[in-house]
Amino acid sequence: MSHNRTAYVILGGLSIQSNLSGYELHKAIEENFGSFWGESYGQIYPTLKRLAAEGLIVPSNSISASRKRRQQYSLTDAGRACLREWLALPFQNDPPRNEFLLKLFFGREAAPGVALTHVRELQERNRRMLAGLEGIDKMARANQPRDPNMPYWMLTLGLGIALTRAALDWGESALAQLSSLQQVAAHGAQPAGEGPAEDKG
Amino acid sequence: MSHNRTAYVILGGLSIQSNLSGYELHKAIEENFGSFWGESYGQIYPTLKRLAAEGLIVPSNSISASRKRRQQYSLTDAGRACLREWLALPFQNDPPRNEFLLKLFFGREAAPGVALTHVRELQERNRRMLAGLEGIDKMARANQPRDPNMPYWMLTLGLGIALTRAALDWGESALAQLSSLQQVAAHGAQPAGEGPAEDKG
DNA sequence: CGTGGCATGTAAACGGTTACATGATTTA
DNA sequence: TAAATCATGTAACCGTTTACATGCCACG
Repeated sequence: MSHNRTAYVILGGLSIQSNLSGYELHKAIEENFGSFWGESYGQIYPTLKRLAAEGLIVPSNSISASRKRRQQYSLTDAGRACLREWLALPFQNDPPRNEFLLKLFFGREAAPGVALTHVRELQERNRRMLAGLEGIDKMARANQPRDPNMPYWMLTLGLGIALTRAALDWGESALAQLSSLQQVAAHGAQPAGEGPAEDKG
Repeated sequence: MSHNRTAYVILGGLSIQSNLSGYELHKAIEENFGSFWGESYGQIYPTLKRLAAEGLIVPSNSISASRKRRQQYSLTDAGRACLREWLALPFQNDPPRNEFLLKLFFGREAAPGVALTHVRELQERNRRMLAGLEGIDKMARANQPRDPNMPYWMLTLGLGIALTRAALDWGESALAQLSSLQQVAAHGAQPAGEGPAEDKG
């Protein structure tokens, strides 16, 4: 009777909109909070079955979808209660894993241009990310101006945008620093990529 | 012959300092990049064995530690080459999972104070995080002023600090918005925690 | 009628954490 | 010599991704 977080994402999704199938949930998750959460079909479908068996959701096909061979679900009262209980619990810090930062940290071990390449790539991804988030922001303001969920959705969007902007700013200065570092290395100084690194042990 | 990222963290750690044991690696990872990476003993020890079997690292006890019943390792040339190869590969975006944002997104479903509580908690964690990062920054500048790794370490630290500051700024404004939202809810408007939410499907 | 994409589902593998077991070393 | 903590290791479990299998539906 304990649930993983996939279960709560599903309950949460169904709390916003009824009559969603696994496929639709997957799409909704990607669209609405793809920037801070992800779920795979391999998680979603079994979890739907389980939640239904536990009575937290019920199969409930809308008329429009009944012909389309897909099983939709809706939240039960028990499901809603379960979701609220979880929402009130302290959130857990997800284990930190940032491969970009890891590679940057070991940057001196690589050839001089490697770190620079990674930062450029990060900038590109973040520019795309920012454009996407700002697009969602615009859409949301236009289409659901007075949805009671809006304040919360805007706050999550706001954090995403703020963090992405901060990362982009950092990236600019990082590019400058790495460039000048490469300049120095190209002159007399020993490039990092050659020979064993010194040992501080 | 394929490696998970634990292997590369270990190779990277040993590239900076030789003669490290599993225990010391664990501590070093936590101290040096705990803010963006984590490893458990359950990963570290088996991986050490495997890397040694593959010849990427070698058992190499320093004299100072030989009495302390602990197995230390050092990087081989093959290990260093393997690390460099990986460093040059494009970094992968780690799957986004932020439970705080998830709970905030579903905030309307919870009682009015819940989101506020979560944001306050986030602020506290981020203040601690910032203090820790700034402490490391200070220490590093003082102790290893001309280590050739320094530029890279400072960059990673810089991103961490920039992101944490941005999150703290966002938090302040979020607290204000949520407070006024709660004020409104406390008056005539129907609090979110009552009755089923409307269905847009 | 056939093909491409929509939709659902499952099995296996993987990466990782947790809990546990154990012994050695230090310190009081 | 007792307690704390240092240090290594393993087995079980968990959550998740991946690859695969399958059938339906719409459209040409």
